[in-house]
Amino acid sequence: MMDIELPKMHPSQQDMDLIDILWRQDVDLGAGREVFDFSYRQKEVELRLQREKEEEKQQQRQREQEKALLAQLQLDEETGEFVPRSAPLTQDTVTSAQITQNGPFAELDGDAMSFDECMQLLAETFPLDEPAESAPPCLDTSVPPSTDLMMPPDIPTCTHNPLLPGSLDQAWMELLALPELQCLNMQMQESLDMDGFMKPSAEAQDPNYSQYLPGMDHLSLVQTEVCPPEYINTYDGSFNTMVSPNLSQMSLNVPDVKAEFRPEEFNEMFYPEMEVKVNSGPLVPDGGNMVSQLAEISSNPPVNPMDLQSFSPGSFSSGKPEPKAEFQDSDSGLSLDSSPQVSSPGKSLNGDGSFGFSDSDSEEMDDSPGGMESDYTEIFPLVYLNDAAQGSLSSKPLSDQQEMKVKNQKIEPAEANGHSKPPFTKDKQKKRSETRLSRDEQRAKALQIPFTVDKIINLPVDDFNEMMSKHELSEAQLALVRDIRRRGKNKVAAQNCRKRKMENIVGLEYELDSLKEDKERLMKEKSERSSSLREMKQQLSTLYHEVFSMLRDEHGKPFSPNEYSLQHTADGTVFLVPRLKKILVKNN
DNA sequence: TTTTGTTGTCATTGC
DNA sequence: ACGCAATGACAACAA
Repeated sequence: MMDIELPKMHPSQQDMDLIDILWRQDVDLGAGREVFDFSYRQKEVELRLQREKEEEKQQQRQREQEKALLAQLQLDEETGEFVPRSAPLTQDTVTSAQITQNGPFAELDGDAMSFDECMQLLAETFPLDEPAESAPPCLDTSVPPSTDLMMPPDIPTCTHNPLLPGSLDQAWMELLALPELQCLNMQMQESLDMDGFMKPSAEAQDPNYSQYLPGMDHLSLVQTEVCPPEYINTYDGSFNTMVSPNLSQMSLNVPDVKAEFRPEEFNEMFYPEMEVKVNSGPLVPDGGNMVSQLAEISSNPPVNPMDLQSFSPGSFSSGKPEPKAEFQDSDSGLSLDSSPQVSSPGKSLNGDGSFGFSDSDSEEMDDSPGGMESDYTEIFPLVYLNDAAQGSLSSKPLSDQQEMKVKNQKIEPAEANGHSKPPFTKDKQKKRSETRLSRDEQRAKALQIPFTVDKIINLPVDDFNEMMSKHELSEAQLALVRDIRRRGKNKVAAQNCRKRKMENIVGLEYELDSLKEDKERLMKEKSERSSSLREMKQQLSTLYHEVFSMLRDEHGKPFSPNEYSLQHTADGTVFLVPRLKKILVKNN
């Protein structure tokens, strides 16, 4: 559809490049390619392919050598075994990444250490808390210099001139605002979902997420445009792993690119398909696992639930000074409201079960049954709305906010059609429980209850009462705390009850099977006994007749079986008994 | 659209 | 009397 309309709208070279990008997105959708200059690009694609293959091989060898070296080093340091360092798995990948990076860039990259430190810091701090705040500034400060240094000057296609042409920025915003182009975002969203990158991190939900993009743009350009294939390969599996929670999400983000848009770079950026594949391919396993690990970590019980709330969009707009201060310096978020990550805060939130206010959640809360909670459920929506309103006024005109809302609402239903469902299927149950938990979290925060839900539920009575006595709580707060405790305990009780019930069912089924086996065995035994009895009777009868036929009277004649019978006593003695009595009795 | 399984919640009961 | 666990019943939701 776009390949028909857009060429008429953008006659200039610059705009043709824009179209090129858009068209390239359409290629994945099956749009015709012959509309544009095909042959020229095809040549470059082939050249790039060749060059990349060679360099990839070279890089591969180099990495293997370095890995072997690394393994040796770790073998020497430890007790003869390969023992991961004290930090978790991510740390391991970071260290290998550091070595991998430092090898080829040792001479070029003067800032390599700061970059590595930052990466390490990112890997260490991001899974624990405040991913939205800690990671991006880190990248902002350190990555751009190193990426500039990493740029090989001898490759003309990789000249990196960070320009920010406002007109093009504007053009991007307008283009992406077009309803027809929403499919772009959706496609990007889809591709990211398929790669497992839709694991919602906090910044992905952040409506003001755009603030981080100036820093990210460097990285996304490094991966998609600036960096030649050998450097891409260098980062393959290491760089991406290190920064995957944040950076990998953005590496393919179209709106990211706009910040440093240059017409001559656009071809390089989107035109070589293999570069994108080089980035996105290896990302899938590493980034996906990484992100899922992070998601797990972020939803682990040890993490303070009240702290987790601060990641939610609701809390971003709750008037806290820190996020606000950061948000205010980035009005570019307007263009990003159509970006994939930002497009569906509610969906993504529920995806990993992190906490936050989403439309669905708030509706859910309004629907929450039970008259006992009415006292605070009536209060909560007001608080929530106030918070949201405060946040929305923080840095943008109201109209922009409304526009953003409209766009988000546009995109969300399309997502709800199931595009992003498969990655979350295995987390569904977890998601639900955490969503439910988050409701109490949200209520608790809405009423500003100074305890964590975890404490409210799990504290012993005495400690709980002591904790409650230390704070002056209103009636609504008390009611909410009691309900949270009651619900939490009852939830656990119900889970235990069901578990027991299932165990009972399993036990009864086992018992039933056992009894059936017993019955079968006994029936078989009975049949055998019966058969044996029949056989013994038969033998006895045969023996009887045999013995009887051998008996003779004083005349040498055999006894008539009608007149005599054989009877035996308990001691084994056998008597020949005449049947006369019986005959007499009969006659009588 | 209906069915089925899962989960959270409420009401009740008994300890 | 109070707290709590256990459990049946119901509703919401997802597959």
